[in-house]
Order: sequence, then C-alpha cells, then structure tokens
Amino acid sequence: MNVTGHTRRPASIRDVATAAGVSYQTVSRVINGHPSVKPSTRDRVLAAIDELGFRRNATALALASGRSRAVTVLTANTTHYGYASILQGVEEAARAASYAVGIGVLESAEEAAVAAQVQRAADAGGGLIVIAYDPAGVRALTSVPAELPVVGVVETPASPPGGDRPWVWTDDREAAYQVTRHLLSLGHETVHYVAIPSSTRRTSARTSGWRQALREAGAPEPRPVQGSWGPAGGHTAGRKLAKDPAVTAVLCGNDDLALGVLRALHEAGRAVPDEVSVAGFDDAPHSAYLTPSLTTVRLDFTGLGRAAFALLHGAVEESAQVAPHPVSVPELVVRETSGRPPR
Amino acid sequence: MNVTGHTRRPASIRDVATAAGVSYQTVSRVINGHPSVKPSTRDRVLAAIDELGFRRNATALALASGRSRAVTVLTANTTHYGYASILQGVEEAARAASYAVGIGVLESAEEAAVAAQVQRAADAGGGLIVIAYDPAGVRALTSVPAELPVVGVVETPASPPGGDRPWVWTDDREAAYQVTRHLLSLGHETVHYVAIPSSTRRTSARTSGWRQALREAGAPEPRPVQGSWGPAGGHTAGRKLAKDPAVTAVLCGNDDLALGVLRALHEAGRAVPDEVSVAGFDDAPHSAYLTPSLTTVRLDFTGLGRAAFALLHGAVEESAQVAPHPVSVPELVVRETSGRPPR
DNA sequence: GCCAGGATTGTGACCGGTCACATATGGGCC
DNA sequence: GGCCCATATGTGACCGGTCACAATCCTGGC
Repeated sequence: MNVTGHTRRPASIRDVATAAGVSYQTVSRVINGHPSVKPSTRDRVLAAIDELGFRRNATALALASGRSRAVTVLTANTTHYGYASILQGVEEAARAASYAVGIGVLESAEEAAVAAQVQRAADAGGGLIVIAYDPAGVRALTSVPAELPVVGVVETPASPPGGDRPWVWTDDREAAYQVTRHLLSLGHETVHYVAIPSSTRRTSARTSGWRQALREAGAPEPRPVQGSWGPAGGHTAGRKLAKDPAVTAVLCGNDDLALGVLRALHEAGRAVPDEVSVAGFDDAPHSAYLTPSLTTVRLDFTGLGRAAFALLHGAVEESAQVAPHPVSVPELVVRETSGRPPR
Repeated sequence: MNVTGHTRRPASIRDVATAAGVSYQTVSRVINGHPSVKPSTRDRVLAAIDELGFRRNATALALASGRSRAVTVLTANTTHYGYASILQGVEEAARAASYAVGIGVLESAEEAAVAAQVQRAADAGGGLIVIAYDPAGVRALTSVPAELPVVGVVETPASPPGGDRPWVWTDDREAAYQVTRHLLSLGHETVHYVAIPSSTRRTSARTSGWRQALREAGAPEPRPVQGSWGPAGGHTAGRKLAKDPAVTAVLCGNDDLALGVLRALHEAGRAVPDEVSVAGFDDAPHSAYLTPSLTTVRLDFTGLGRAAFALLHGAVEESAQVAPHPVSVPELVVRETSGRPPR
C-alpha cells in the first residue's frame, strides 16, 4: 500500500469506516472494545484498520474525551542519579500503561519560574508527578492548582508539602537512622553529617533519622554541615571537617557529597577508613567501584517512580488499584569506607 | 473571580469572545498577533482574556493546526550522565521556544520493542530527537518513518545512521585522538582501549580517533577490549588488562568504564599513574573528585541537546535559523591518572 | 456624492475523535 | 402474528481551536 510513495495523511476512523462499509461510530466501537458489535462486522473493521495502518490519533482522543493518557514529571535536574532513576521508573510504568511521559526542568526555585513550569505542565494535559526533594520541587508541588491530578515524590510523609495531595516516599529517615547506627556500632563516639539542601525550612527526614540514632546512643549531636548536591559541595564541607581531629565518622546526604568529602580527606592526609569513616546515601552505580568503595544505603528510586505513576494512574482512571505504595525498605550497604575509629 | 470555588472548566476562546463582545475568530486573531485588529478591540479582548484567565488549549491547537510544539527524546537510558545532560539541554532549548518535551526509554534494542517506542513517540505528535550512541538508539533512528521530523544525536557524522536525516554530533573522533596523543606524549609505548558498546557494526568514532593517533605515532595497535556502559564492565576489562605487565596506558570509552578499570588496577596492586595511566571520556561531574582524579575529555552534552532541538525546531517551523550546529571542540582535561610510564 | 479597496470582523467547515440519542434488526414469548 | 426488548448500527453535536472565505466598515480620490 502507499506504493506511490506520496506522504498520505494518516487514516482516520472515517477512512476506516468507508473501507469497511460501516459508520465511523462502529469503528469507534471496535477500537474501544465495545461489546455490542457483530463479530463479522468487527472482523471487517479490524481488517480495514490493518489494511490502512490506522492508529488512533492521540491528540484528537485527548481533545474529545478530556483525558489525555499523559504524565509530566517536574524535576529540578535530570542528571542526578536519584532523580534520573525516578524518571526512568515513571517512564517504565507509564509505558506499560501506554501513557506518554513529559518532562519539565525546574531550573530555578524562583517563584515565577516555578509557576511558569507548572503552567506549562498543566497545558500539556494529564497528570503531574513532582519530585519534591528540594526547594524548587517543593515550591512546584505547592503551587499546583487544586484541580490538577498530582503526585508528589517526597522525602518524608510527615506533613508533606502540597497539603493532602497523594505522595510517595522512600523511608529516608529510617535509612539515615540505619547508617548512623552502623557507624556508631563500629565504635565511633559520634557521627558528623553533611546535609543536602533541605527541601523545607524544617529539618529533613535524613537529618532527623541521623539525629535520632545519635540521641538514642547518647552521642553528642554536632551541627550538620550544609552541603550542596554535587561533589564540589562535599569537598568544601570535607575540608572543614578534615581540620577537626575529633571527627572520625561522616555521614553524607548523598553519594556525590561523600565523594567530595573523601577527596578532601585524602588531600588533608587523613586515611579512610583508618582515621575517618565515611558513608553516603543512595548507592549510585559508581559508589561500589570507588577506592575505597563507599558504604551507603540503597534506595529503590526506580520503584519509587513506578509507585508514583501507579498512584497517579489510579487517581485518574476509575480502574483504580490505589493500594498505598509499599515503601521499600532501605538497604544498608557496608563497603570499605567505614571501619573502627582509631584508638 | 471563581469565588464559588467550583471547579469551572477553563475558558475557551468563545467564552472570551462573548465576554469581549466579539466573535471567536477575533479572539483567535488577537492571541495569534494578527495585524488587522483595531487596537481598541484588541484591548477589550486582552482584558477579557486576563479576566477569565484564558489559556490556549494546547491539545485543540495541535489538532486544528496540525503542528504540535512538542519534541520527544528517545534514549536508551536516563541515568547515564551524557544522556541525561543531552536531555537537559533539549529541555532547556525547548522551554525557551515553549515546546513540550516528551521522553521515551528504549529498554531493549530488540526490533519490535524499538519499533513500538518509535510508534508511541510518533503518536505523541511533534518531532523526534533520537540519542543514537548505542545499538538501541541507532535502530530507533533508522526505523523512524520518513515523514516524521527527526534529529539524530550521533557519534560520527561520517555516514550517520538514519540516512540523510539531520543530525548533531560531538567530535568524538577528535576527542579520542587528543587523549590518546596526550598519553603517547607522556612516553607510553602504546595505549590500550576499553570500548563502549559500539553503535554500529563498524568501528566507532572514538575507536577510530584512538587508532589514528596510534598509527600516526607508529605505535602498536592493540585490539580494543569490549566493555559495557557501566563501571562493572570496566572492572571486568580492567582485570584482564591488569594481568598484562606490558599495559601502561588505558583509554576508556567513558568515565564510568574508567572508574571500573581504576578499581581493577587497584585490586591487582598496580599503581595509578605510576605504573599505569588511565584516561576517561565525558568528564562526568564526579571524575574530578576521584582519588586519583581522572584525566578525561570534556564534551558539551548540554550544548549538544540544545543544538539538536534548534535543528529540529528549524526543520519544523519556517522561521528557520538552520545554521548547522557549531560542533563544540572537545576539551582535554589532564588530571592525576595520567603520567609518565614506569621506566 | 459615489465608488474602489484596504482594514476589520464574522460565518461555516474542519481537525479526528467521543458522546448522547435515534434508528434498524432479530429473537423469544404470549 | 404482534409486541417487547436486547442487539447492532447510524446520525448529529461537540471538544477548542484554525482556516478559507464572506461580509461589513471606513477612508481617500475624483
């Protein structure tokens, strides 16, 4: 077919209808699996569909029906491992449900810029998934108009931003608690913490898990060092910590931060793990191959993305399997950067 | 307005029209900046638009006009630094042009799966940007139907896949050439190469740049070691190379691979850079903070993404600034993993 | 004062689907 | 045989815009 090579505009249901000798409505019934269509008619229509290479026009479908089978993921960044993994998880689940996935980057946390991005996402139609681990994301989540279906990916379910919106989360608090306990159990007097930028003004889930572990152990609670997201921030923070001989264990808000800290310790001549132990957060793919390899906690980001989509999907379609998402248990991964403190 | 709190369906141009006392067509003219509208009328319409909070429905626009102001990026993975950066670049440029960005992950390189993803992307409407650095991407690029506007992001412009489709590229060949020369200039007899999975059956641009440098220097040309994308592949490859005492310099197809190689060398007790020099490719953000820090070449992936979008944009809209994209010059970044060979 | 012609504005059809309702068709049952 | 109802199919309007064309207004030139 189309032997002429002419770019023919794609077949519509009316084309299929004429080809099959039925009305366009019948074709619509067939493609929607409506029960009351005579088998012989259905076959004729299906044959025509196949013959003409008909595909249902997603745009027209969205316009006419109002639902758009699309999700937009709003994120502050696409290159961070955790964010990118969440995105990948969303895409995976969306693909399985034949939803389209859009993406919007929140380049700045500034009010107007965020609002503009939310608007754009809303224009695209469909639901929204907002990664709200950082100020930009949180602001985006809170500024989503009420009538838009949205799911937040947040770090803590305790009073999550965005009010009573549905959300998914990894148990960051528990994860931080576990790593901190691990370090303490090795004999460290206390554990210092290099934080990622907090998503809210209040303390983050990671910070609070860390603090809880210290408190339970009766360990002193040093003030968290503020880091950024990348290794550069970790490096700066690490330089400060390296100067203090009392520091023997450092927990970092993510693996990139930990990398920077490791580098700073190395530059200061402090051996890891013999003098100082370091632990990260997230278990990025490269962490296992560092020298020394990084002790960290693994979080199931892809699963988180899938869960976020499932929740949104359930909220948008009636065939809702709205089972609250099973929070995956963070897994402590002990490697070479953690050890007993020097005596 | 909307004081009742009722979720009112968004205003359409006909709502605006009645509010302003004009016809819907006049409203359409105003929002499209058509010249022949009396200023006083225009003001009235703009006021009504503002009052009702009117936003042009993107779906209806796409259906009626045929053009959809959307791009879909097809990629094998969202978590690799290079890919994620390209995506980020595309999004940035698309946002500036108020285009929506969609994403499709090519989970498998298998024919049917790839075809399905291309179909889905086509259904979304708008253009396509295919990251064709790997087999899945290349297959996707070649299977895009001719009538769909598409831009390939490829590693080499010499007989790129996808026929005469427009493409953008980083000069991988030149980059590989530079790093290899750098290593040779330090005195290494030759440079071994751990390759990323090649995108085509023929040798990749990186491989050929490496080979050219060796040839020009009259150095022996060892057979490239096949790696994967991640550090695990580099680790396997590195273990093999570590056993051969003749190996004093290793170039890796990307920074993750290099990380794996570094780890393997460490485990085998071979010092870097004193016994073996290692260089990577891409300059991922963490590479500068490794210990020892990684010598690599920086490629402008974000710029590449922006260029890809610009090209597509130019192809789709008449207001075309189709200037062929200025290939950014790869930048050699010499750090600690490269040094003179042992004597 | 009349008319040509550009500036403004309006009307109807259409993009490709869905939805609500009307209209055949075919059995089963009294 | 007639009636009722479930099954099968068709018709018209609509989603919210655009496009092509028609209609009206206004102004200057003769």
